[in-house]
Amino acid sequence: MSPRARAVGRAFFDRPPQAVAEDLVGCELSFGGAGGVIVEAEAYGQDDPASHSFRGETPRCSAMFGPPGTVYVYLIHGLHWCLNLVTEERGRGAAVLIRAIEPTHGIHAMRERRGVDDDRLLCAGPGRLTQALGITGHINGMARSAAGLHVGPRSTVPDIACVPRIGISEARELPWRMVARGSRFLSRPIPRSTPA
DNA sequence: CTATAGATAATCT
DNA sequence: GATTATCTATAGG
Repeated sequence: MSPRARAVGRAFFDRPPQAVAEDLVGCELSFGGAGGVIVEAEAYGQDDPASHSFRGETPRCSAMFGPPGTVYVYLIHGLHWCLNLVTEERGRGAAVLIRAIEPTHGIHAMRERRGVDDDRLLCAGPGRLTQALGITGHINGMARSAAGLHVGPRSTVPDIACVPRIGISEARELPWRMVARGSRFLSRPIPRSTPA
């Protein structure tokens, strides 16, 4: 089996979301023949006021309570889909939000779906990423394999920074946004107050 | 470069 | 009825 065909398995996801988010940076993500390298991911925990699972299981976030590796996709602000991967079985309700990837293949299809030419804006943000890959709520609650979502291992270990999360109003101070330092494909730059 | 407003609809209280 | 894990365009430094 070639390294490229290998997939990140269930044990990888059966860990706390912070560890999974950090280790996902640098991994390959693909769906429907398009994809790239994850450069930005955020952790959402069980006892985390910013997490959809914080107030328990509801119809929307029920996928967060599935087994590690389950796909959780939800609609935000009525128009953007956000892609998450469930982690830590014992945590029940923990997940990682995929916020940005560096496009590497299927770029033409992604440009068409996004209606944008600039590769830097193709997948730089959770809503942009799902639009580029053609991901919607139709894969919510599915296992990765059933969803056709492939997560592959790193080829190199990136330099990672842990900084505060984006777009939330609770628990802003927690540094659970993991980004590849120096990447030009982030949804937003690394705050300058972050030490090397 | 940063900051802000408006769009837009499901979800939860 | 309030809130929201966003995006785009636009205005200003």
